[in-house]
Amino acid sequence: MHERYCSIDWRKCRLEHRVKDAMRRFIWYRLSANSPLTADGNFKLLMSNQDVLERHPFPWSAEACLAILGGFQAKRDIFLVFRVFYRWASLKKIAGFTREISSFLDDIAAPEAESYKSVKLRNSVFTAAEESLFVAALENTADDSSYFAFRDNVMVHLNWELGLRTEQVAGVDGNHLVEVVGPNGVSYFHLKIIRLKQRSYKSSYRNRVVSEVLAKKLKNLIALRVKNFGAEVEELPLFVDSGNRRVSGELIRNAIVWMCQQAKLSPGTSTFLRHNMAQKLADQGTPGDLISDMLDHTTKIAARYYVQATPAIAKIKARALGKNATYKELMSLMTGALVHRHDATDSATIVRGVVATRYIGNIGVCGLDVDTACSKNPIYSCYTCRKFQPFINGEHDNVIAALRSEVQLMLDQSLDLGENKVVLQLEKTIEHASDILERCKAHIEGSH
DNA sequence: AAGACCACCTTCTGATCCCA
DNA sequence: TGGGATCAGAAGGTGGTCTT
Repeated sequence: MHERYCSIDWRKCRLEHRVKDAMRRFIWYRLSANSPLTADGNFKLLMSNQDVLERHPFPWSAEACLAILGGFQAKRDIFLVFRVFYRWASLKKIAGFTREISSFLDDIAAPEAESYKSVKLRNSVFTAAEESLFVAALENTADDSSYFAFRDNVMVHLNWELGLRTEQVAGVDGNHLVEVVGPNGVSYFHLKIIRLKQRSYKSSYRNRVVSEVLAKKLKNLIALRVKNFGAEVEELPLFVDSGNRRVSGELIRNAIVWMCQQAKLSPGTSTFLRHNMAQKLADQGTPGDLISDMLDHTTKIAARYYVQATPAIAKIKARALGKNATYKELMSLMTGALVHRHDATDSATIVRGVVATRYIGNIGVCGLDVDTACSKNPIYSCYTCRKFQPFINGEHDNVIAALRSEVQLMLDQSLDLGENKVVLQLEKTIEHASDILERCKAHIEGSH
C-alpha cells in the first residue's frame, strides 16, 4: 500500500567495525519489529550523523555520550534514535554498551518537539474567487466518456468534498457506495471510507455522506469500470491505473495538481484541500470538535489550531481589504459622518460603555433620540451602526486594544472551542474600529 | 507518456505520563 | 481526573530520475 521503499546501504557507513556491526543488528531488529519506513528513517539519521559519532572513540563513556548528544544538529529525532539504539545494544549485551550508561541516557530529557508550529501559522486557503474557479473546473472536466480522465475528476472531487487523505481515496472499492432510499422516495448516499492512523477503532471503515452530484459521478464511474473490465470488478478497487492496480497516492496528487492547472490556480495537494476545508469551516464558526470529526482526527488538538488561526486570518484580510478603495467606500457607509467632540451639543448623546474590563467614554455620539434605549450592544455594535457618529479625536485605539485583549483572553482560557463564534464577532468589530481609526487619522492629516 | 522509485522533509497519531 | 505534554512511530509532500 505504501509507495516508499527502504534504501539501507551499509557502504554509506564509515564508522569503525564494532559500532557498524551493532548498528547493522539494530537496523535488522527495527526491520523485523517496526515498519520499513521506521528502520529506513533510523538508518538515515544514524548515517547522517556519522561525523559526530566518529569524533568520539568507541566505547563511549557517559561524558562522551553527552558530547555526542550535544553535537547532533537535528536535535530531537537523532537524540531519540541514538538513545533507542544504545538501549537496545546494552540489552543485547553488545560489548562496549553498558546498562549504566543506558539508564544515564534514559534520565536525560529529549529536546522538545515543535509540534503543529506551522499549522498555527497556516493561512493559505482558497479565496472565494479561487474556490469558484476550482469548482468550475470540477464541473467542466467531468467527462465520463473515458475511464482514466473521469477517474481523475472523481478522485479530486472526493478529496475536495470530504477532505480525505490520498490513501483513503485510493482505498475506495466499487461496492463502497451505499444508496439509502428515504421514506419520501429521495435517495441519500454514503461512502465507506477507510480509517487511517487510528489503531483504537474496531471497525476499519466509517460511513461518510456524499453529495448527490458526487454520488452520481461515483455511480457513473462504477458503471464505466464494469463496462471496461466486467461485472466482477465491483468488489475491486474503484480507482485503478492502466495496469488495473489500485492507484497510488502519487496518481491522486497528480490529479489534484492537474485540476488546479485546469482552474488556472497554483498547484494544490490533498492536504491543502483538507486544510482548506477545515479552515473554511473554522472561519464560519464551526466548533473544533466537529472539524476534527470531519477530518477523521481522533483528538481536537489539530482542529484547535485551525480555530486559533482564524482571527489571524481575519487581520490579514482586514489589512488587504484596507488597501482596496471599494472596500473603504463600503466601510464609510457603515457609520455616520465623523464629528468633533466639541460639536456634540447634548452630552447625553455621547456613547459610553465598558469594553472587556475597560470603561470607554469618548468615542462618538449616538444619533438616536436621547430617551430611546439602544436595542443593540453599545460600543460593540456602534462601529457598524449608521446612527453612530465617531469623534475625530475619539479613543478608538483604546477600544481596539480592549477588544484585542478580550480576544486573547478567550483564546487563552477557552477550552470549549464552540465559543469560536464570539471570537469571530470580536475580530469583525476590531476590523471596523480599525477602519474608523484610519479614517480619523486621514481626516486629521488632510486638515493640516 | 505514464507511472514507479528515490532522498529528504513536514505533519499527525495513539499511548502513556504528569499534574493542578 | 481529565486535559496537556511527551514519546515513538507512521503518514503525507516535493521535486526529481528511472523504467516500461
